[in-house]
Amino acid sequence: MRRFPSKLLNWYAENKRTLPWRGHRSPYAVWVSEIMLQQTRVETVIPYFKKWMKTFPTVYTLARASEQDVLNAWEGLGYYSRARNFHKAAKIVVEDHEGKLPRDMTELQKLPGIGRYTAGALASIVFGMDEPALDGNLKRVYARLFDVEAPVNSTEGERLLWEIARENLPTGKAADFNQALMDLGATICLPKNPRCEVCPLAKECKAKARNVQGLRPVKTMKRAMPRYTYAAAAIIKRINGSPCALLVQRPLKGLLGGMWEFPNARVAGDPAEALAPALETAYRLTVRKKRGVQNPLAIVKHAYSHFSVVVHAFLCESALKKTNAALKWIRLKDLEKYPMGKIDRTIARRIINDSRF
DNA sequence: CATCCGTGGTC
DNA sequence: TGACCAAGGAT
Repeated sequence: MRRFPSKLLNWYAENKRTLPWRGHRSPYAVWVSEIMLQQTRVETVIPYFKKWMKTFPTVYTLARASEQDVLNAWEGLGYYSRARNFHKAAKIVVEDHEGKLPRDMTELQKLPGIGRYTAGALASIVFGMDEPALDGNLKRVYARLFDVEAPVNSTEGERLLWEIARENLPTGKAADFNQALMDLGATICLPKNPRCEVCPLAKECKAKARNVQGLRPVKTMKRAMPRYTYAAAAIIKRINGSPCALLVQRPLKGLLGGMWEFPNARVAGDPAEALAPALETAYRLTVRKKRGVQNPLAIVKHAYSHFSVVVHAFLCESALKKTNAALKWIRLKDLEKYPMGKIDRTIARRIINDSRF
């Protein structure tokens, strides 16, 4: 078992993935990648990363950008608080650290959006410091390699795995070592159907020895996510001759915080039945939302069920105002400037291509 | 410490 | 198709 780090590093030298942020001279590029990669697949991140580096090539360009531009660049990636926190952190780095990431684990973790994992990843990859970076891949690999029976998402499992990660870190090689474990986890030590037959560490793997790879890592059960149906409306009126849609900005915190959307409301059962009159010019979508999430715009549901949305747009507007929602009439050709989640962006594109408007 | 936060892919 | 998963962090 002592020799697994060198075996892993040899494997990595031959099999590492070529990724846009690897070998990048700028620490900022690695920072961008680490934030984008939080809970997000590499294939999803790559196009966003490339575009981001053109839009915000340096920490200074990011720091002086508007929040709207930052969210626009992030649109579609999800977990939008990452973009807000990154923006805040860039401002702090520029103002308090002369535009450079601090070479210090504690200072790194003071920056919004940088936790224990990301601090370790930046410290090792950017500065070559001897720091572990325990992400989902490493948790899975180590849980198998050392046959960890404690649930990886339990306090005990977390403590144990961080300890393992630190103990096995080869001095002076943390950058390659951490990334090697990530690549191994992403290409061979897969969550399902791990490819043990081609794994360079198969001989050292305790779970493999006992044939329990499929049972590691152990995880505690999570609650299932319920499905709710929402109805969204395209409320269109002409202002100075150009068609405009009514948009609402969501509260800065919570689901899709700060993003713009079409007025919508949760509906019970079949929305076509509840909103038949309004849906003539509205679009229906099914979305997944967590239990207990309340939509502040439920009041529009009432308005929609009684009036045609186009003819009585003013009524919806006054109903929305009572909720203190930030709403705005936006020219259809300007819709793309307003950051939206995936579903509302889909609606926006459909409206723009709708010959009726 | 449990829950929340998006989206797209997989089996 | 529902459940699970993916380079976590904030609260």
